[in-house]
Amino acid sequence: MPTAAEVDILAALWRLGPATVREVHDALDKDSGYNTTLKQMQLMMDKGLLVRTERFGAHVYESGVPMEQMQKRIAGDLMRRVFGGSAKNLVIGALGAQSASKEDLAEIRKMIDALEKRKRGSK
Amino acid sequence: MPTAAEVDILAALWRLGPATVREVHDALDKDSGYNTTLKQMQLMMDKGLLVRTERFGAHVYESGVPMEQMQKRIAGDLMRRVFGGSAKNLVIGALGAQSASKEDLAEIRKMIDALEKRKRGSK
DNA sequence: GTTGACATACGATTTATATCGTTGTACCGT
DNA sequence: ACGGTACAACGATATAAATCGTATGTCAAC
Repeated sequence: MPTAAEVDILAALWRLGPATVREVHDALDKDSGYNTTLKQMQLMMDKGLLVRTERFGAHVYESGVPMEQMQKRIAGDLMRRVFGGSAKNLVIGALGAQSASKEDLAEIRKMIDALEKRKRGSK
Repeated sequence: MPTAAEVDILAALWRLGPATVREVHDALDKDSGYNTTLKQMQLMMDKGLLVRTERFGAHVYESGVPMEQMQKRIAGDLMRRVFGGSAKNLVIGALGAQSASKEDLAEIRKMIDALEKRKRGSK
């Protein structure tokens, strides 16, 4: 499981798309230095969390893991460990922490409809 | 923000209610020793994460922070850092990681209904 | 060709966490 | 009283993460 700092870098790359260390470092609003970000990204490459390509002599990184898959892994881990394995509790926590937009609520509802329909069909 | 090991201990105490170190340690299925759990819980007490009372000469610990509040904090932090601040994405991740029970889905839907109604009313 | 700006690479240090060994102490049964 | 068991407390170590300093390389401008 990636550390907090690693997740922050991954999230930045998901937002930015392929980016240089400098771009990632600027996107992060941490008070640590450029070298720290560089080193972290190099280590993450060794772990396979990032992939690197050359472009005009500069290094361009991007996430080595699909965003959806990683998000699912993180959410699942959290749900299991903190919320007693209950999706309901996690959703309560998420919606309680910050109220979602009307559009988000509608989308969540749509997803639940789909899941319920699938459940009924399979039963 | 508590570490992963600390969250595991908090979650155990939320499940068990007030409990001794031994009970917590047994509830956790880690391969580390009793002393490790003890030490962690002592440190957590110093941080205010746990509170301790005496009972028959033994120490009884319980969570020093309300479960709902901590869960909300953790979910909110995750939502902001990993899911671009979007509750929708977090819910997608949670429901995608492990399909919820029919009852959970119904409860989540009910919660969304309430939130939407509140939103419409305040608009 | 020397300087300056910017990037990578590497090593070392700092800091935090997790882990365990040892010791002290109370309780219980014999 | 004695030995055993269980727990608490403390110190030390081990492991991992984050941070930085310094060296090296490249390229362009002067």
